[in-house]
Amino acid sequence: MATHSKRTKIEDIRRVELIAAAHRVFLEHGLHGMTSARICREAGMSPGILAYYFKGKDEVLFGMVRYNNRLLMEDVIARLKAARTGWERLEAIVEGNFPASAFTRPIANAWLSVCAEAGVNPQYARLQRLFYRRLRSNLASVFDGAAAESRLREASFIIAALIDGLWLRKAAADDLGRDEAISLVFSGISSLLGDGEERRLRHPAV
Amino acid sequence: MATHSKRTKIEDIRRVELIAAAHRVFLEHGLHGMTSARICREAGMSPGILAYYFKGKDEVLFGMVRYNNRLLMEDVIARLKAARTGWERLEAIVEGNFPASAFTRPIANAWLSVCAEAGVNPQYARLQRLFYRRLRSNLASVFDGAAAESRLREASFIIAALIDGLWLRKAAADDLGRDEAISLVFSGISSLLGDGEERRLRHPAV
DNA sequence: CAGAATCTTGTATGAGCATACAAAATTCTT
DNA sequence: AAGAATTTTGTATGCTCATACAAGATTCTG
Repeated sequence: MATHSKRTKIEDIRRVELIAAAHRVFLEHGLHGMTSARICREAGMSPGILAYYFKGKDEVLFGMVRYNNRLLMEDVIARLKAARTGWERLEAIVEGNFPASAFTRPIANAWLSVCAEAGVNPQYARLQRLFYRRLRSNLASVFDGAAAESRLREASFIIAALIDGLWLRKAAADDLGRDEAISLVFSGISSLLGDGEERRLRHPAV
Repeated sequence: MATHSKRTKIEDIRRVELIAAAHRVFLEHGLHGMTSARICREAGMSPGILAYYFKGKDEVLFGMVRYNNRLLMEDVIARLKAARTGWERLEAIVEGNFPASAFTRPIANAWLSVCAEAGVNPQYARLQRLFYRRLRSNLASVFDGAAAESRLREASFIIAALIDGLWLRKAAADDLGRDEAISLVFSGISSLLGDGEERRLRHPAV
């Protein structure tokens, strides 16, 4: 029908606006403080609007998490494409996990609240697992050319856990900055890899 | 007055029973699922009893967190006393952070839910910070004799973050066991410390 | 044992929230 | 512009939960 394209357009606009608003509320107040009313207020709309464009709050929520993950991943993927050496790919992954000006206590807390919810809600757990699998396989693919097979799983496990732990620490104590966190991760990587392995990564052969 | 000793006794008993029940509920359902009604049911009492023995739910909650931390710390402290070499002290700290048969997905989730809450509630944040300071200073005191001054802060930072990250991973993916986690931490420690440093730790001179 | 003190129960109240929905406002169609 | 389709609003409903409290049960005291 003729009206179809128009209707779809408005609907898509509103959905995106609401999800973006939800994202802002989420980053500021965490999952728990992300109420329907607040989302609508943040979007400058009336409280009832959510029910019109979404089946329920969960739909907004999952949309928001996907939105968030997409934002994070875009950066990593772009940098991975541009990388010429294994080391550069490593930098892309590690720094992508500490997005500039997003390594903040409120954001760390927000992320943490999702992890906590994932323990209860299987839907969240699924999203979370997807995200982790990607990080891990990215790391593994970089180490692949450089490290001994036996260390591969171990090293990417440790680095992935280290990254998470630093975020957690950011949330709990807020006593380290982004650059410091990144340099700690590289410090860990350098220790885990032998000198030869690290040298191989710096070689421009992907 | 004459009745004082008796009243105090019952009151103490009930408070402990309720806090222990709260702890059990907490480990099973996380912070969010720890409702007043569930705590009382778990303790085999009526729903109204909480208000009689506690000023509010928060009091039960903080009592429960303290109870939990005490349980964890007792084990670590006992093992630290018995340790003869620096390496043994390290083992006490690391293994104390993965209590036997407590490295479980529900428990990891429960712990995570406290971390998330600490981001919102300053009271929790205080308890959390206390706990972290202790872990960190324990680690630092072990490394103290063995590692170069410049690496000391860095290494204890990394190991503390690694431990947290492994718990987080347990909550998110549940794809590693207690022994595996511990061996990953030691693997990280070995990499971070030079051979000489590690050898010094194994020497029985505390 | 009677009466008082203490303990325990079950329920009532009210706050905060997601969701449903009727009615108002806007936009589209002809 | 009139009427239809849609979008938006504000509010009502019902749920879960913490907390308050009246009334009942138990234990203590003399």
